Amino acid sequence: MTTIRDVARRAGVSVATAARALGDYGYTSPRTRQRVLRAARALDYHPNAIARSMIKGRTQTLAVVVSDNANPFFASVVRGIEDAVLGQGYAIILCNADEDPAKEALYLRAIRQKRVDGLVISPSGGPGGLLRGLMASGIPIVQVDRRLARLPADAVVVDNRAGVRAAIEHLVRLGHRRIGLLGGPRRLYTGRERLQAYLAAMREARLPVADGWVLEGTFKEASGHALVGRFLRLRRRPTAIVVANNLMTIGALLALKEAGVRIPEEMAVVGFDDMDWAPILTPPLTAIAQPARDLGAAAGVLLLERVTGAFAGRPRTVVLQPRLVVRESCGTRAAPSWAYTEQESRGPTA
Amino acid sequence: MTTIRDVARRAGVSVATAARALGDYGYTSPRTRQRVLRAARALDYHPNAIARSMIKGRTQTLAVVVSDNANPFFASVVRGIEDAVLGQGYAIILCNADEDPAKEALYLRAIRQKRVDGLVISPSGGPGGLLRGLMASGIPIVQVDRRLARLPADAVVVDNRAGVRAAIEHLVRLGHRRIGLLGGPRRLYTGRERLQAYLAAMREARLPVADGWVLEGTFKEASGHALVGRFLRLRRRPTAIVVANNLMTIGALLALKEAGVRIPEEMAVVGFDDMDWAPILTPPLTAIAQPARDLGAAAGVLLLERVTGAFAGRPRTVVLQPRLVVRESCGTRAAPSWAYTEQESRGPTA
DNA sequence: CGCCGTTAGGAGAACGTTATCACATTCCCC
DNA sequence: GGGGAATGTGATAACGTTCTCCTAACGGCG
Repeated sequence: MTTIRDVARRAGVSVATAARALGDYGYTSPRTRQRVLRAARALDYHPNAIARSMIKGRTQTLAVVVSDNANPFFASVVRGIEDAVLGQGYAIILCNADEDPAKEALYLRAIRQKRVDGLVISPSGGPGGLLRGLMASGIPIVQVDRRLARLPADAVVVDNRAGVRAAIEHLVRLGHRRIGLLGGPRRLYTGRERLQAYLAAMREARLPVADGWVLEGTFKEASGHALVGRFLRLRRRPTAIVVANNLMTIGALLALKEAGVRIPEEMAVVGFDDMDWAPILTPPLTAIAQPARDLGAAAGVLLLERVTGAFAGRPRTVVLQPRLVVRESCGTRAAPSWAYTEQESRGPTA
Repeated sequence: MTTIRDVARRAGVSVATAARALGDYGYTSPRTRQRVLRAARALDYHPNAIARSMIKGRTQTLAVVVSDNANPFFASVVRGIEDAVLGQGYAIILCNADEDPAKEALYLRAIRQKRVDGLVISPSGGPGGLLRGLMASGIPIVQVDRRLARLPADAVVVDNRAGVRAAIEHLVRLGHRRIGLLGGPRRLYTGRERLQAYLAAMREARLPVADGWVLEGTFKEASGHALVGRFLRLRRRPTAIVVANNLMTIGALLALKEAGVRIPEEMAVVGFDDMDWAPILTPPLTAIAQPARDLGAAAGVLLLERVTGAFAGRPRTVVLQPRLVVRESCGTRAAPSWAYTEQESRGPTA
């Protein structure tokens, strides 16, 4: 590997001069500058970023920790982060923690040793001791999608409450009163948040939540697939379900299809997180669209402000609004007749 | 940031001794070892990987260049790579080149400066001069999904020919004789490969390829959406189309839905690349499943062998087999009657 | 008692860059 | 023509590790 020393030698100058010419600082006469540049080109010189990091104390590298990059939601978030930081010359180290504290810890240790300039993380839960340690060591952290209870770091999240509320209001407007939730792990921020939003929205709508209408899944496809059966076996089964994330929605829809349950006639479905393929389903899926890419981009911007020192105040929280994309999986706008054929504890006018 | 120097001081030993104790090499008495370890813990010492890289000439970091991590196929590939290398202690720098040579070049330059230990790339095309430069500088490269014509580097690809052939044979078996291709950019390896496979398979099946039956898209959803119209406006339109990647399949299906074209009665569809959501479509989508994650994992393994020096022979090529997942978007197994109502140039027995 | 092998630990060079300081020139102005 | 600023360049010290040499103490053995 050719070093600046080789370049200097070939240009007939000292290392210091070569560095000035290449680094574009200090005095250099145009003539020597040219000579150095020519030599560098001739030798195909590429400065060693490791050595530079050593000296500058900055690596121009950011780390991103998500649970799984193969989940389209996180893939988009990562993409958004990258878009935001590429222009400023930062590269991204991608870490998939799989909601596994051990794996997350492993990655955080590596991240710390690599002296990354900053970190965007969608924390899996846990006490966050390692994150606190990272912060103490001076590495700025931005949380995305999820946040830890008492971690004094910036955060970019989506307004889960508003999203779930919009979905439930939509269902209610269409005449649904028996609405179930296929939720996520309570261990995770998004799982908890969406569950509480569901409970609050149901309360607001003065709708009862019967036993078995709230299920706790794993945010994975298999769990959506497995749990739908429980809804179907219920004596008083919900006429509509809200599924708390994209993967579980796939599983749930598959299970409903296998069971021959018609959507929305026998079961209305609204998914959290809109996907490319939502419109091509039959019926097209009504979904709570999360601005995943913007989420990432915002996180990237906040992080950059910290990294460059442009901002050094107290932790900030950015809340992005989701958007209910109404398609056809909850029924037509007019309230379906069947919704009123059964006696509910409260009539429509109550 | 605490350094090994601080640890040594606190333990009352020299830097050399501290290094031996922490690095687990050379002689150290159990007692001093304990003292050093305790000091390191007390000071929350995390070795500086930058400095270590400097000395060792290895960064324990790999780079991955794909066109777009937000495309589920590449997201899975990346995931596969990560799975393969995490165990060996390597981190991954993710680069989205967007098929943009300038962006790719930008990243390759950064990668080179960062002295990454190896590179997995899904090359966008172009002359590959930069890649050759990287190789010349001693960085092992593995190509994945796509490959450059004359680049002497390992490659892991899918058997595109076999995949397309299986799809077309399947269609033929179901009675289709007018089969179109919604292809990808000829500029890209996969685009070319799948086009040629289509042509070869049609020739083998002794089926004609009429004007307008072969379209060149961009591998993006919008292009699938836009181009389907061309098929539909054709006087002699195909009864079946093969769509050359996942994103274009979504666009195509959406356009067909909007146009009210029934699948498979009016148009059979088989997509390249199976997706999670393929089974929940109506009808469920028949697709050529690519082992995306395995593709990545294999690339990771090959790269690791190069990086560690376990293998140093001539460039290898791993070809993974795709699998046709038959669902219902091409019609039932029994040849549909309508397929024979029109006169073809060649009868079924010819 | 001297020699040698073993055990333990320290000094210091190296990795490749950046950046500070010092040292020359040259030039200008009073 | 001399002092001082402006201009150009070189020497060299960092940055934090790793690792090769050295040195020293000690015990065993001839």
